[in-house]
Amino acid sequence: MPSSQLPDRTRPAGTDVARLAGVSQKTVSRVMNNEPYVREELRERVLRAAQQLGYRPNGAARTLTSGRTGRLGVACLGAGLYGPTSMLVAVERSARLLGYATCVAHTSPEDGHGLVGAVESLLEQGVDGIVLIEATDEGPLKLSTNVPVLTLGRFPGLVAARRIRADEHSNRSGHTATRHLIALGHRQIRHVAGPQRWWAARDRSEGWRTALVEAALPVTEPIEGDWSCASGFAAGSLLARDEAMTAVFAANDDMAIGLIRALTDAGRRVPQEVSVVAMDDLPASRYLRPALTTVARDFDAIAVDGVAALIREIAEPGTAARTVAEREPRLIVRESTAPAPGRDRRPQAD
Amino acid sequence: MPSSQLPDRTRPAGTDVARLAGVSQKTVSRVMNNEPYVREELRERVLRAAQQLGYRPNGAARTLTSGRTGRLGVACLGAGLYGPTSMLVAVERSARLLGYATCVAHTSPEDGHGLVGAVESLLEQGVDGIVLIEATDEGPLKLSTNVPVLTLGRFPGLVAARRIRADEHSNRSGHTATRHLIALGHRQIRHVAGPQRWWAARDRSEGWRTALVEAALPVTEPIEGDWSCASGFAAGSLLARDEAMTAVFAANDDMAIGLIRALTDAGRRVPQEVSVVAMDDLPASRYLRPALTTVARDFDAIAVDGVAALIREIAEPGTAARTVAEREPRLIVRESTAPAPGRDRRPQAD
DNA sequence: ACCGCTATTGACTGCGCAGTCATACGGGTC
DNA sequence: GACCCGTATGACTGCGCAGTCAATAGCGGT
Repeated sequence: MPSSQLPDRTRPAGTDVARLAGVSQKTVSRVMNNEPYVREELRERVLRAAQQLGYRPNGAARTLTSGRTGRLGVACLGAGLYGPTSMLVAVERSARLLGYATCVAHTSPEDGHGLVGAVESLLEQGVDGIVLIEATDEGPLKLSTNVPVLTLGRFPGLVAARRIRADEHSNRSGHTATRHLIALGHRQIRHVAGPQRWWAARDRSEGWRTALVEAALPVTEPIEGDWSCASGFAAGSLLARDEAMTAVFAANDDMAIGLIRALTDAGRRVPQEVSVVAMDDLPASRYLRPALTTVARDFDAIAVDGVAALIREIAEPGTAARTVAEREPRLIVRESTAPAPGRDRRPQAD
Repeated sequence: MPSSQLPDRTRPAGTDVARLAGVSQKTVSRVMNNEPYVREELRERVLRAAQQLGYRPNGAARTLTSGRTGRLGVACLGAGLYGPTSMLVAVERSARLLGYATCVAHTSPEDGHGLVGAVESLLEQGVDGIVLIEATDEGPLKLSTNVPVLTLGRFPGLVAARRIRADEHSNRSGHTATRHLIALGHRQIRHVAGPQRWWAARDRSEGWRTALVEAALPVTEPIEGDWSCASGFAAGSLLARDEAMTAVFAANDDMAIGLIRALTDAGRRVPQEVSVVAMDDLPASRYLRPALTTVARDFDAIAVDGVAALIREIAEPGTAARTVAEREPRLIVRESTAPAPGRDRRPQAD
């Protein structure tokens, strides 16, 4: 009885419990897995023995025989950014409620650790399914695994044997945001873009561009930021000198915050002289001054639907929908946008 | 040769590679683990065969024999909050750079899934070490495992066999923030607290209270929020009616943002009439208007030191320091604090 | 020729579990 | 009484790897 002295000195195994309970290891296994065909009396005896020894089934062994790990792997770009992080949290919660644990691998192109590397390390750890959150353009990407993959957001160029798509509406967001500005009468609408390596950033830029073209408005060169407030501030310092411009679509709220600070520092009032619309709806956005007009995604709903489909695909291959959770992004109008100041060239018309 | 047709139909095993390369499974194992005593020629032959079959070592089997998983488990409270999330990201990165994968289990007392449950699920998954980020008061807490545990932040009442502590300075932060207000001449200093179930919140409140007592200033009842902007806004709506008060310490930046909005909505200017200091240093905080004076923690340094110690403890039990990364929190003075408006009762003195 | 050593390789084994199958029992059916 | 069936239990096995140890080869020194 090696484990009767120190609980967990070397973790007790099923056979230890079996011995203590006077049953076979297989019966212990049955009890731990809630299988039928165990007398109530034995079941209780086993549970008591397990409790006494501090027995915890060994996941590795279980995985080895059953082939299932009970784990989802999440590869997530953008360590710390609001969107990816919110999605990650929502995914973890959804998975946990469905009985799955979550392994995270942040990709960081700076560390030379791209999506492939992240996925590779997850597969090596062993996961039953993979969730991909956000992607940069790393060229065509073939995942050589039969593990089902859930992609949250667009992943052009990704090839995977068993793939489920969710939330591919990212280009609508930029379109929605920009149309709001157009509807307010703005004609000179600039764009502070996210890093164009990111598909999400490109899609938002594309939405902006499309909306302008549809409205026959001039398309100017976007200013590319890196999602950070600081880059938004830098962009704002440049944009403040564009006298004709009366509105800006920033690719996320953080950049909008920096942008607005720079604009107002330069004496251009928001929204009276310049309207700003962004994306993300940070928890803080509605409490800022001015409160941000922004486009929100419903991370929770997307994660819940996506993970549910992924886990269904794991449990019963081939039965899950290939595309889920195509939610429309939602425009939230607050204080940072206002009707365009007069249609003439001078933005000071207010 | 079951796996030669479809790569990964049933994942190829080491024996498949061995057969293809004309060596023993053990040699494949040696190659995959970079062990010595393999001729260069064979090594290459094995690698080529592995490549060809798409071979990936099976983590579960490796864990079963070696007893090590290469995985760290992180139990993290406060899904989505800036502090815990930043810490989580930093931990994951540190772990990855040291060759460890990361499993996350968010605890959510609302879901009835406390710290114990989170740790339990991590242990069942199998992890080599556990990282605890933030805690609520769940009473005395005994972790019955010999897996080493790294705690980031204070965890009173936690008992674990092998524990490493990092970043237990949380009470200094509130003290530092409050002393800044005192130094500016403020006498009536209110406090918007975090939820007192959280130790971090209690510690910040304690720091505030201590600083006031040391300066012989009146200690009023804190207003308890829940870390959210909304709760800060609610607190601000109340505090705006306190004419005597000239400064507020908010337990985090988010609440400060809501607080300031409410104060200024009520006509009390920040910082001219009311100074606000908070904690976290959100990326956005320095671009707000007013930019927030706040106290920052160095998540990265704490995570790097903590995880390094944890992994050292895993590799060579007993050799790691029991306490690391005791960094002093850093006060960052910006625009939301100013000298107290005249010492008389009327705050409009500016 | 022999020893002692290092370098190289493979056979064998066991980790802890769940799948498979055999066994045993009690109660109905023909 | 032979048979079948549902229930209940355990013996045995293999998952894929790394640890152990034996076997072999080569080399320099005695």
